[in-house]
Amino acid sequence: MHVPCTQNLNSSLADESPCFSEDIGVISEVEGQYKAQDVEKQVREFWQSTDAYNKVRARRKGGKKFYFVDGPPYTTGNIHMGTAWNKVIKDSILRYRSMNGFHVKDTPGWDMHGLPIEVKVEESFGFKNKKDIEEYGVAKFIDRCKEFALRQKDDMTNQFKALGAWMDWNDPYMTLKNEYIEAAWWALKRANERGLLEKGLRVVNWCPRCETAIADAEVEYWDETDSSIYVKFPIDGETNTYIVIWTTTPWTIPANVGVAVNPTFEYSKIQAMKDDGHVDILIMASDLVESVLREGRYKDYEVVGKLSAEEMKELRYKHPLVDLVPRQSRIQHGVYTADFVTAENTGCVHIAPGHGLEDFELGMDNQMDIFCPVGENGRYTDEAGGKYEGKYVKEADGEVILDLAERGLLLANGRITHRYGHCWRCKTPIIYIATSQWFLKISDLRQQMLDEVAKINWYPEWAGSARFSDWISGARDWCISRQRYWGIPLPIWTCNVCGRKEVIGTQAELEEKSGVKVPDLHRPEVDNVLIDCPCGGKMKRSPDVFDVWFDSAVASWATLHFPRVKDAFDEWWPADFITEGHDQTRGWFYSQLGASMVSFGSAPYKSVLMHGFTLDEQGRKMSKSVGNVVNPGEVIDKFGADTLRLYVLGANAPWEDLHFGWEAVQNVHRVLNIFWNAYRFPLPYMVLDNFDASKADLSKYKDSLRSEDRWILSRVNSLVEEVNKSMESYELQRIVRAINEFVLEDLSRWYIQLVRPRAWIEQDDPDKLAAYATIYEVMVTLCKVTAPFIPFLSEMIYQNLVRGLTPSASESVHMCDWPKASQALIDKELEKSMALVREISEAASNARQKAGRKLRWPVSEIIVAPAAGVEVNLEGLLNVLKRQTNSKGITVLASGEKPPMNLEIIPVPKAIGPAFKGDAGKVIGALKGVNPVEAAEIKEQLDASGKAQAKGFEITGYMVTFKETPPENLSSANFSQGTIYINTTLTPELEAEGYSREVIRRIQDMRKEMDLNVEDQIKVGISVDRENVLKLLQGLKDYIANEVRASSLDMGKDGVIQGKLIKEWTIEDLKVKIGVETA
RNA sequence: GGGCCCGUAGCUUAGCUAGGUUAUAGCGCACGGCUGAUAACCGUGAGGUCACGCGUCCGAAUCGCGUCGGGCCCA
Repeated sequence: MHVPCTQNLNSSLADESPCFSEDIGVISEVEGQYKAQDVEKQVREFWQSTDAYNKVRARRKGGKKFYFVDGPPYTTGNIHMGTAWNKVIKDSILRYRSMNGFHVKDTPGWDMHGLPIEVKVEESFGFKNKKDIEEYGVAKFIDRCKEFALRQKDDMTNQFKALGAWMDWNDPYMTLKNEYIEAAWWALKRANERGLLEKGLRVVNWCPRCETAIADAEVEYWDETDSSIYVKFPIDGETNTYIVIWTTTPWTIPANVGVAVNPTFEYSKIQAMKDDGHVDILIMASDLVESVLREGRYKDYEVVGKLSAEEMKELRYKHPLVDLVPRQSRIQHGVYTADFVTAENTGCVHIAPGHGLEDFELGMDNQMDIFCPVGENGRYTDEAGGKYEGKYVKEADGEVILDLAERGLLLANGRITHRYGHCWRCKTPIIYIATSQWFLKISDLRQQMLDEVAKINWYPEWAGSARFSDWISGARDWCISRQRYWGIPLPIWTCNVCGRKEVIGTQAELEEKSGVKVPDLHRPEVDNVLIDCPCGGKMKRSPDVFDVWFDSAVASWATLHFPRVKDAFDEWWPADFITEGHDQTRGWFYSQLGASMVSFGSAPYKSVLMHGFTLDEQGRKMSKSVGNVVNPGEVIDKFGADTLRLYVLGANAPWEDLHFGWEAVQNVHRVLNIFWNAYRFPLPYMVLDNFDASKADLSKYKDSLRSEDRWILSRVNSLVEEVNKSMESYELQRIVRAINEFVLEDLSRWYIQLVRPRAWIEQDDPDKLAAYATIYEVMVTLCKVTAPFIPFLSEMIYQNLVRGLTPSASESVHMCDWPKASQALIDKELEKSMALVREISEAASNARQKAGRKLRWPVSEIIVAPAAGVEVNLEGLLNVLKRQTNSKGITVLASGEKPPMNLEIIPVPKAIGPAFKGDAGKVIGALKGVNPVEAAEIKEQLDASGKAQAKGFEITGYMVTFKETPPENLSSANFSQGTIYINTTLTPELEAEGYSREVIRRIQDMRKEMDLNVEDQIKVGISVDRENVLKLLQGLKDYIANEVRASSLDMGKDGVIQGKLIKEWTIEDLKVKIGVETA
C-alpha cells in the first residue's frame, strides 16, 4: 500500500527528492483538495533536482530551429501583471514548440541602460543635475547604475521563474555586456557605411533637468496651465500698425525670427478702438477678427484693408524685444506661408526655429536664422541679452510678458490649460531646443520598411497591415544621441584637426586602432581612448551615449552574440517569432525594424503576436494613484502560478486588453480543482486493483470498450486537433476554453459520472479494466496537452500516472512529444450522438423538476420525440441515456411523431354565438366540460363529416379548436431536436427502488461520517415506521446490503436499533432510523 | 484633432472575418437536485434597447456611415 502523496509531502518536506520520484512501478493515491502551493513547490523541487529544463532543451537539439527573441523588460525591479502575461504567453508557446520537436532559442533579455536607472541612482544620492554627477565622479556613478541594474535583474528573474517560465535564465542577454554593446556599435558602423548616419542641428525634445535630448516615446503628456498671450509685432514703415500673434510659451519670444500665415487664408487690416479712445491698426486672419478683439478688450473696429497671404509675405516687422536681445537687431523679420497654420487664435503663428519642430523646418526651408539662445540646462545664454541671461526659461514667462507690456506690445494676457509634454523619468516639463545630434536617416527607408512589414506574419493581421504600417508611413529620422552617462557609448570618433569621422564596430577594432586595452566599453574609460588620425591629429569619441531604445533594437543579433560570433547568426537569424504589447508598435517592433534595416536591409523577425494591456476590471489602467494595481505575485500566493497562467491565457484574445478580475481568477482555480478531482478519482480504485503498466495498454481492451469509452477517446483526440488549430493562429484563449470545456463537461461532468459504477466492480472484470485503460489514456494525453499552459499540475499528474507506471518513460512531461491526434479514435458521429444524449438528459432533468420527481427515483420510460424532419441517432448510447436519466426504458419515436396526447376542446365564441344565440353560453360551458376521450370522438366526427354531436349539441368545425396536452403521467421538456417526455407513473417496483436508494444514500453518508474506508464491511440495522415501505425495502435487501458493503442487514418496524452511529432520518414524510457499526 | 482596437445580462465573456430560426457561456442571484471526486459537484429559472443613431438588405450583434464611451499610439 502506498502512502498518499500529499501526506508523504507534508511529512517529508526536508526530504531531498519529491515523493513521486520514489514511487516506481505503480501509481499513488492522492488525497485532499487541489493545493496549488504544494503541487508547485513539489514540481519546482523536482525540476530543480532533475535539471529538467536543461534536459528538455538538450533533447531537442538538432530539431527544426525556432528562433524566439525576448523583448527585454526594463530592469525596474518588479514585474507587473502585463509583464507576467507577456512571459506566460512566451513560455506557453515555447513549451508547445519544444514538445513539437523544435529546437527553441529562449534567451531572455534585460534592458539595463538608460535614464530611468540614472534617475533612480541620482535620487538615491539626492542629485539635482549633471554637475552633481560630475562632481561625484562619472566612473563611480556608472558603477552604481550597473550594480542597481544587476540587482533589479536578479529580483525580476526570481519573479519570472515563479510563473513557471522556462527560459535560459542562467544565460540571458544583458544590454550592459561588452558583447551586447558591440552589437549596437556594429549596427552604427553599418549605418555609417551605408550613408545613413548623420550629424545635424535639429530641434529635439529636451529635458532641462536631465540635460539631454529625449525621444518622442519618452515624452509624457498631461494637462498644465500656462500663459496664453497675444503679442503685437510692429510693422516696418507703418506707424501704430501690428501683426498679431498668439503663443503659450512667452519665453520663446526672444528667439522669434518670423511669422507664418496660411497660404489660403484672407487677412484683414483693421482699425481697433478702446474705451479710452486708444486706436491700433491690427493685422490678423479675417475670420478671427472678432475673437481677437474680444481678447484685447477693444470696443469697436473698422476694416481698413484686406491682405492675401501673398501680400502678407511682403510685410516686415520689428522684433518686439529688439532692445533687449542684441542679435535680434541683426535679423530681418518677415512673414512666411505654411500649411500647418490653422484658423485658430490669430491665424498668424510666431516662428522661433530654435524652439519648435515645425518652426525649425520652416526656418530651414526659408534660410531663417536658427536662433536658440537657450542652453542645455534650460537657461538663457548670453545670446538672449544681459537681462535674460541665466534665467530658467519656464520661469521667465512672466518677465517676458512684463517686458512686452511695458513696450505696449501685449494685446492680451490670459491663462490656458492644455496638454504639455514632460520628461518620462523626472516629470520636468520638456522644452524644444535646437541642438547638434546624431541621426539615423530612417525616413529614407520608409518604403523599404513598408515592403518588409508586408512580408511579416502579424497576429492579428491588422496589427501589421493597419497599425504598424500607419506608424511607419510617418517615420521620421531617429535621433540616437543622448547627452548622458549610463548607456552604450556612441562609437564615433572624430578628429579635432581635420574633422575625419570613424565609427568603430567592435571592441577588438577599437583596441587595435587605439593600441590600448579597453576592458569595459562604458563611459568614462572609453571616453579617454584616442585614435590616431591619418592627418596626424587625434580622434576623440563623441561624448554622447545611445538612445536606450537602440539597445533593445539590436536584440535579434545581440542575442546571438553577433558580430563577435558569426555562426549562430547564420544559423538562426532572423527571428521566427516575437510577441509584445501593442505599445511596442512604436517601440520595439519599430526600433528593431529600423536598426535591422540600416544594418541588414531586411526585417529581423518573421512573425509577430501583438498582445494587449492588463487593465483593471472596469477597463481602467492599473495605477498606484487609483490603487487598483494587482501584482502577479499576489495571485500566485493565493491561487498558484498555474491558475494565473490559465487565467491570463484564457481571459480573452491575446490582442485584446485584459480586464483583471479576482472572481474570474477564482473561477479558473475552480476549474483546476475539478481537473484535480477528475485526476484523482480513479486512483484509489486503481491502487486497490494493482493497476500497472500491463493493464494500461488500451489495445488489449478493444472489444471491451463501451461506447462512452470510445466517445471520450474521440473527444480527447479532437481536443488535440482543436489545440493545434488554435495554436496556428495564436488564439490562445480558444485553447484554454477548449481545455476547460473538455475537463469540465466531457471528463468531469459526464465521463466520470458514467464510469463510476464500473470502478466499483470487485473482480478483474474486462469492463472495469477497459474503463481504467480508457481513463488512463485520456489523462495521459490530457496532461501532455495541458503541459504548455499549466506546466506544474501537468507535471504532477504525469509523474504519478506515467512515471509511476513506466519508470523508463520520459523524465518530465515537458520532454514528451506533443500527442498526435489519432484519426482512428476520432468518431465525429459518436460525438454528435453523445451531445444529443447529454441534451436529452438535461431535458429529462428539467422534466423531472417540473414533475417533482427526484433523480433517485427511477422512471419507467423516457420518450424521445424528434421534431418533424429531424433524425435522432442514439445508436449504442441508449444504456448511457438510461443510466444518466435513471429510467427503465427509452423510446425513440419517428421524426415528427408524438406520444398519445390528451385532447382539450377550446370553444370559439365568435362562431358559436351567431349559431346558438341564447343557448350559446350553455354550449360553451358544455364544450369546456368535455373529457379527453369525448374530445377525441368529437374530433373524429368533425374530421370525417365536418359536423359532430357534443353534449347534445350539433357543432361544426368552425366552432371549436383542439389543443393537445400531454397526459398527466407525462412530463415534458424541449431539447434542440424536439421534445422528450418522462413517464412518471409509479409502480411498486419503482417505489421500492426509490426508497432503497434513499436509504442507501443515508447509509453511505453515515459511512462517510464514520470515516470508513471504501473496502470496510459494516453491520446495519434499519427501522421504518411504515409497513408498506418496509415491505418494499425488504424486497431489495440484498441490493441495499451490497451497495453499502453490509455483511449483515436487519430491517424491521419499530425495531431496536443498535450500532456505533445511530441516526434518524426523514425521507419525504417517512421516518427511518438507521444504526451502523463496523463488522 | 488623427490612426488602430474594443463596447453583447449586475460582472467577465462567445458569436462578428464569409449577414439567416428563439444571441453563448461562466460568475453572482433565486429555486431545486446529487452525495463511494464531497469544505466538492450538478440542474432549472429570472436577467439583454447586442453602446447610440442612420443606412444597405427580404433579413443586421455581424456590412457601411456617423455619434458617444474605454484602451494604445500619435499630434
